[in-house]
Amino acid sequence: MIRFYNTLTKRKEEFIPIEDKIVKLYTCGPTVYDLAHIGNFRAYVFEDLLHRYLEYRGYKVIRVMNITDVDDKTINGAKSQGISLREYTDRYIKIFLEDMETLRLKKPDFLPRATEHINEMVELIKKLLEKGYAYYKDNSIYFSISKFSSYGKLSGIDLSQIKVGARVDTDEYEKEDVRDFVLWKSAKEKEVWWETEIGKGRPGWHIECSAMSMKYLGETFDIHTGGVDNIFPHHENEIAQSESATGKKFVNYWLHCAHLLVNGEKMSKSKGNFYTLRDLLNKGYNPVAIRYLLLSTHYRDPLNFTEKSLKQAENTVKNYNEFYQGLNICASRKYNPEIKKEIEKAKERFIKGLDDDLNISFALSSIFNLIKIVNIFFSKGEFGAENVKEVKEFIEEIDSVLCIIEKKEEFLPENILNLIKEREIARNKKDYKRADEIRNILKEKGIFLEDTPYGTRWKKITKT
RNA sequence: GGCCUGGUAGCCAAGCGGAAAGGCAGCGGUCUGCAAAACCGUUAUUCGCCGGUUCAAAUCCGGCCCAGGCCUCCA
Repeated sequence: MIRFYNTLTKRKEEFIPIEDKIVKLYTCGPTVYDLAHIGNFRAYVFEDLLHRYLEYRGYKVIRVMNITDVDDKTINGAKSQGISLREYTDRYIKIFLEDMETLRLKKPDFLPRATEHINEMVELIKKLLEKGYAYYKDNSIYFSISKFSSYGKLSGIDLSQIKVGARVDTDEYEKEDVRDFVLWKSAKEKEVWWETEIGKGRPGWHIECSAMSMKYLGETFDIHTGGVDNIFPHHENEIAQSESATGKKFVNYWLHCAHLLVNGEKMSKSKGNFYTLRDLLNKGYNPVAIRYLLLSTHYRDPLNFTEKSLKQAENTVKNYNEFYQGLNICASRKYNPEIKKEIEKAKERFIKGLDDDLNISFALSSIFNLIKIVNIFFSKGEFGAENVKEVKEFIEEIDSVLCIIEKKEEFLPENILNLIKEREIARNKKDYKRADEIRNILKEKGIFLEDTPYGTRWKKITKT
């Protein structure tokens, strides 16, 4: 039984999808005005874990990730560079997709761009106007939150507590109630706008997610995710406009991931303490270690990112891969049935952990325990050829979720194998000079040899 | 000011009422031609602080301190 902490109900709940074995998942994506930083990627890695784990548990996942390609930041960015909005956002979308691949993030089934769904948004706004939830003011259209009685149910915000006027209202548009939010912004000079049935203008921020999620997933769907900072106002507003338009519940489970801190502080440009993925790659860090680091802390806990912890993650990933790469030697002719039992136990705990609101730490500990047990059996000479295979298969199976192993060619070419044999003979003759020579030759080729009491084991290592 | 998280070894991090998981790093040892790996032992008598409830609390309750988030840009 999978359980998730649902922001809507503020407790862990059993996950039951609307349709058996199918999960409709909407994950808030990037605003493509700049490079995403690792704080953003923390959210995307969390969403990737969710996506992959649901598939591992046998669900067919239909996932949407929106791309916000029209808002103040993208418009200003394009303007300042003197290029079209499309040209500007295309560039950052391309980079984003490359970064996703670098972090081994599974591609969502749909990556809809806001600018390609203006019609859907217009239809939705029309419906809100017809039903009286929205109103015009100076050619812009606003959502009237006083018409939606359960406004605040997601964030738990108490509207009477909002300090009206405490902040400088930077919105240049007039609205009836300062707490209302804009659905459609009237066209301004030198800005992008669309000629539509509801007027000349461009969409507000929240409407795209409602329009696109409902287009691809239906009026009610299973899971919606994002960072905690999206709870209010973004997701609160999505609920208000979607449920007002359809009269149906919008989303069953809301999952939000906590923020990433850098050296214990919030990331900010003024402090200069934020990293993009590319910053870290340029410093020589292994992208898989970045993935592992972002993955290995529970998504609802704040994650304090430091280069020290990234180095630790690199070591963990390296050790883990060396264990996996070394699975090519057996210590016994006999099959050891205990290993199969240990694998089953590890698998059970892996699932138990992740079923419980994606408790990754618990799940990972089961894997590391298994590794230790396998090593013990190996050193006791109780690890047969079939055992090698079953351990390897298990590590590969769970890697559909974790994605941290380096899959390399399983076999070595004939000439390499012959060299290893030659070295064995040399060692038996105590010709250590030749033996070390061969080990060095192979090391140059990225093949690392380890002598064990049961023969020589090889590992394909990534040169650093 | 209101609301919400988190504070567990050198670092990261589970556990959330009944003998302190796991990872990284360090130290000592075993094995080894040398490497490397692995294994064993060791590193928190104690879980931010102070009270309370209980036979029993890191876990529940109250107060306090610290860090972070949200309160219409934000993953």
